[in-house]
Amino acid sequence: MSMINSVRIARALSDPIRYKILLLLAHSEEGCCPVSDKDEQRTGLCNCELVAELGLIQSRISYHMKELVEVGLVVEEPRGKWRYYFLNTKTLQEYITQINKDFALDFALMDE
Amino acid sequence: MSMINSVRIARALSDPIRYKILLLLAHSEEGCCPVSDKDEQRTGLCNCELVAELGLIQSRISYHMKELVEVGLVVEEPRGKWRYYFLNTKTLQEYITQINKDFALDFALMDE
DNA sequence: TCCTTATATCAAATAAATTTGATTTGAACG
DNA sequence: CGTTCAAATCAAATTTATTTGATATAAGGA
Repeated sequence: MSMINSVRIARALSDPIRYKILLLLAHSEEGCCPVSDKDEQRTGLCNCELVAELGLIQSRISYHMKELVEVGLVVEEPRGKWRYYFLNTKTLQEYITQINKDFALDFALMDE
Repeated sequence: MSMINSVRIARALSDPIRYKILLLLAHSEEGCCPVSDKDEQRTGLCNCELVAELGLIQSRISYHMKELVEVGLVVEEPRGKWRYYFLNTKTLQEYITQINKDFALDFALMDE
């Protein structure tokens, strides 16, 4: 990940609503809509839950989800009528790794 | 560091000019202006070097430096006529630690 | 003190991001 | 097909951030 990418991720993280959405995705338990087997390990939410949880109008959430998807922090998966969103921790890891390198911090990724 | 702080740091990092300033501070060698002994270990730059390096007008750099100082990413130290800026890696470390916790990543700070 | 130089601050202009409400698209299902 | 519901898109309004040039402040040295 380049500096350009780090700046883009930082921008995505710099809005409190988006940060909160990511937190919700990260800490979601089983959601309202059925999740298929292969996704058991991922943490995700149906859009309808985000609308309920955040109490914002639909188009506003849609705007922020698009921002998050565009920078790769969130992966979306249409399931019939609904749309599921998953946190993409890989992008966050790359972001942290880049900052770590850029500023000579001393973080290391455990295991892997 | 709370979510609110993480968002503020992310905002500060989300501008390419500010990110570049932080990179310059992180990788500065001995600068144009004398650095006192007690600061040998810190990496810093005189403002005049930033102006030269970035090729931007003074008030613009001043604006961005203020943003960086306000969120604690940069510490400033007036030395006579000049002003020195130092990267505050502690704030970056706290930021990364917070993201690490918030999103259950697996980074750890080596030593310390 | 007066002059020079470094930096901050200010107001105005511009640009970018966000919010809103309305409309469209697209899938499921009768 | 036509209806329903989820979500995207759009244009307009609003808010926030950035940039600029001008001026003010503040320190150092003649």
